[in-house]
Amino acid sequence: MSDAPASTGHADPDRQPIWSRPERGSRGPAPAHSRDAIVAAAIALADAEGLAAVSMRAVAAALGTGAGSLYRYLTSRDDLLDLMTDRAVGELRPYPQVEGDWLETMVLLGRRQLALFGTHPWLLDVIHRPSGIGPEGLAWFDNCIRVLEPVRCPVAAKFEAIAMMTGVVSLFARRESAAGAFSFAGLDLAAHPHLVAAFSQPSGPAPRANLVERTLRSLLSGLLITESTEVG
Amino acid sequence: MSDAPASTGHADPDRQPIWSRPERGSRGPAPAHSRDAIVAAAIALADAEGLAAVSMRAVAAALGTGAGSLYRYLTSRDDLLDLMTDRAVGELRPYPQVEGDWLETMVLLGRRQLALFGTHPWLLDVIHRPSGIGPEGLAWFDNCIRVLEPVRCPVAAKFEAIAMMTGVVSLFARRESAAGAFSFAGLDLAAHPHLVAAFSQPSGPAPRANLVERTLRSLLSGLLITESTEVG
DNA sequence: TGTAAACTGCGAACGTCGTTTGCAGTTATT
DNA sequence: AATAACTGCAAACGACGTTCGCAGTTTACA
Repeated sequence: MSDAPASTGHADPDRQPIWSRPERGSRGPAPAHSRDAIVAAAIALADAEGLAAVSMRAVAAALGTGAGSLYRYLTSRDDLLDLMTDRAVGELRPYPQVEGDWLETMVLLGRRQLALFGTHPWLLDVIHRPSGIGPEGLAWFDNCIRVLEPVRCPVAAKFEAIAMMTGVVSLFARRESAAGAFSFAGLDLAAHPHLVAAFSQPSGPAPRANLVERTLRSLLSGLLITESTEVG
Repeated sequence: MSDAPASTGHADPDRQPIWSRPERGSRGPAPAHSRDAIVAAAIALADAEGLAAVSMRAVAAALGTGAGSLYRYLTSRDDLLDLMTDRAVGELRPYPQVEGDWLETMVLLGRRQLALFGTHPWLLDVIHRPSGIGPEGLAWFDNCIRVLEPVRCPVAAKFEAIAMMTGVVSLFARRESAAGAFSFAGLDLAAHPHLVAAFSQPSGPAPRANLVERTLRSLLSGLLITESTEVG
């Protein structure tokens, strides 16, 4: 035992973000696992049983080890969630070539995002945490900025528009995964005349497709085009 | 002890929603607390220290009792969250009178929602759970349908539009409460030329106000007006 | 080559959480 | 008076994220 050990081998409060931390040092035996294997196991669990099933114990069990062992590779569960998110965002590659209108390209990117939320529904529970962006997220962001290059407006507006696009896509994704979940059980529906009147009205045509596209188009053009004409 | 007790006094798996459950039975001593007092204490805690601070133990301590005692009034923490949400939604009253354009009234309702998210930021963490709507939520919904009465489109489209409005407002609210939180720490920014080019560009005018209003206007008119002309 | 430092895995524990349980006491019904 | 339905509460349960200590392994350097 040493009097003043430089490191206990465990987490200290202020560490660099995981993106710049090396996977392992230069000494000691080869690790039995890898960040990638852990993240893959966690994503498989989340895809199959939801984010709540991604406990340190469950992920560790999927790799045949104990929960505490994972902390040789990660500093916290949040780290794991960040890694999962960035890896999923990486599935947005390859980015489509820019051809024709930038708006159409952005809408295409939005549809890609929507599809990603479909294959990894747990992303909806994870993206709202305040957390540093990862390298794949940064690359996606860079790509969006590239697509928006011909648009003449402040950078801040482009940032806002990209964030809002992601947000709106997440709203649509949530609607699809929830699928009209909310019920009126136990409530006095009759006390709300406008609601019952609306329900008794002929339902009209079914909600059309391409709603996401149209929404994104009007949102992005509203945020980016009419931008330069008015200054508050 | 009875052989076949009709009720243990505790939660059974399939219960009616809390909205239709009476606060107390007709026998036994008067309860020391009330649903309202519990919900008020929980909201005070959430307003002050965030939703994570709303643990059963903390709420109980604020009322001078133990965690287990709360289960005489609620069946679960989710119940408490539902009650908190509905009570907060009740603060949207009184609803503004409908005067003039329905679109302007809806935008006004959206601004009210945004303000509510400002006074109760924890609502952002709570609204995404799949959960039954409460009486105040139902009343707010009814009011929106009333405002949208002059709009001639299927009811489902109105429902979608209201949900999307709430969602977009929540996105704006989240942006305001997060305040540009995401950092590029530990990432190789230089490897993304479009980003650095965008940053080196003159920043232009600051993002204007009334962005929420303009977004809501284009969103709602896009979802409700151009609706009837095209059917997918 | 020997030794110390830096690493490895792992089992056991800590504190917190939501929730359940058992029990003693209180009130309304019959 | 007796019974059934309620009340509050302390203690416990199981699961969670995380920490700790220890024994063993590999590398760097004298």
